[in-house]
Amino acid sequence: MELGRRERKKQQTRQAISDVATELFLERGFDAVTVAEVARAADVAVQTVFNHFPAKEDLFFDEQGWWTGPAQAVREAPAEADPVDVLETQYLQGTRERLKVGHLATWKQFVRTIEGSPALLARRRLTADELERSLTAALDERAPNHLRNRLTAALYAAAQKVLEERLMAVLPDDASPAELDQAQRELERAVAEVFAVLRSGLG
Amino acid sequence: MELGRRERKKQQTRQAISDVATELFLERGFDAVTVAEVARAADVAVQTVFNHFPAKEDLFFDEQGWWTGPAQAVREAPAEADPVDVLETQYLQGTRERLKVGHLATWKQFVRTIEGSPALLARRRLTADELERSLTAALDERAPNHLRNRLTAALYAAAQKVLEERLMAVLPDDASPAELDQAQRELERAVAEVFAVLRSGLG
DNA sequence: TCCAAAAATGTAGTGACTACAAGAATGGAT
DNA sequence: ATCCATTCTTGTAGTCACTACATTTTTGGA
Repeated sequence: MELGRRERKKQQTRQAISDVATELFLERGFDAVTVAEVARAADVAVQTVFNHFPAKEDLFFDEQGWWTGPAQAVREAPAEADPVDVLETQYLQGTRERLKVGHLATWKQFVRTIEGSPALLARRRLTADELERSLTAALDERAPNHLRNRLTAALYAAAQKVLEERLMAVLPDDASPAELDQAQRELERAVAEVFAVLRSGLG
Repeated sequence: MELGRRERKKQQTRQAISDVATELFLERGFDAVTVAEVARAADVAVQTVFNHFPAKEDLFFDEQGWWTGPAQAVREAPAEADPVDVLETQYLQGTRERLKVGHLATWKQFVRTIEGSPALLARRRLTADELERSLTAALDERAPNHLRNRLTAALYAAAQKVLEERLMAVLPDDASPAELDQAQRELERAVAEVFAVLRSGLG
């Protein structure tokens, strides 16, 4: 899958737009920055922005990934594994990733930007919905009880939402290593508690 | 709280706009009808529409109510009652209301219109979020365990979502009395099953 | 060096929504 | 009945995201 210069340049333009957009959004808030400003800052035409990104929100949510994780994890797990276990493991991994020192401040800034914008909040909800649908589909592949699977997916999404909130509430903006360690333990306790509820309900 | 003629006329205008808008939306789909068309059909200026309704979606979601029910039910319940019981009862009542013969067809048409419009779906998600927040607050008033309460509210919202989907899937468009009775039994079974999961998890 | 594909641009328009100023209806006081 | 202040309604102008489409520029290959 070698990319020619043409395709490379295209990706380069796309990346440049995405980068400058993200910077502006984090700095001044999503709603306070217009697409025209992004285009100007990236030195391209407004149309070019829309050639690469179907909507303004896509400029912000560019590094996709988290919404495919759960379904993928379920599909890759051995057939005899309990789905809730699989999902908990997968969630814990993601959480630990986010708590890596370098990523933490950036990540909090991202979330705060989302929470400051109705449009980004709406998009996040939409994505969560898609996650639910794909997770339901994955669960349906391994056991045919649709209502149960749909419920499992919905409860997982709910758990994730609650835990993300908790993560934001518990983490100080500038975490010293000691504080971060403390927060991490608190977090993992909350994860265990929430997933215990799911397991006990669905088990 | 007697209303003068002025206020009465205002409400009348508002109602006229809402009615004609709803009719157009149900007939042709939310996204296919412009606010300008609604204004023209109601014989008012576009500005007048926005004087009464902050956004286009508010023209559709006018009869508010369902998102305040759960929090209110929790607040009105005796202190020793189990929240999950209270919520299940409240949910069942709402479901039975919707299954009343006269309302059923109308209601399905409403939901189909929502499902046909990204904007209305987004608004429904937003409202569900608000329901979660208000339910969490109500639960916090009776017991101080915030994480647990937040989780309860989120799981309730998830349950509601799943059951609403089920309701749409199970109900035929033109239900004969016999079919409707059958569907109702199936529905109540699903409600019991889903809330059993919540109870077992949260108990 | 020339050509065809594709990327980038510019123009014009739609539709929701806001700000604001001006016009019309109304309730109450004289 | 008349006048005034309130407020409901209207019209104008503008912003912003987004689309359609025609045109220009860039690029890879013959």
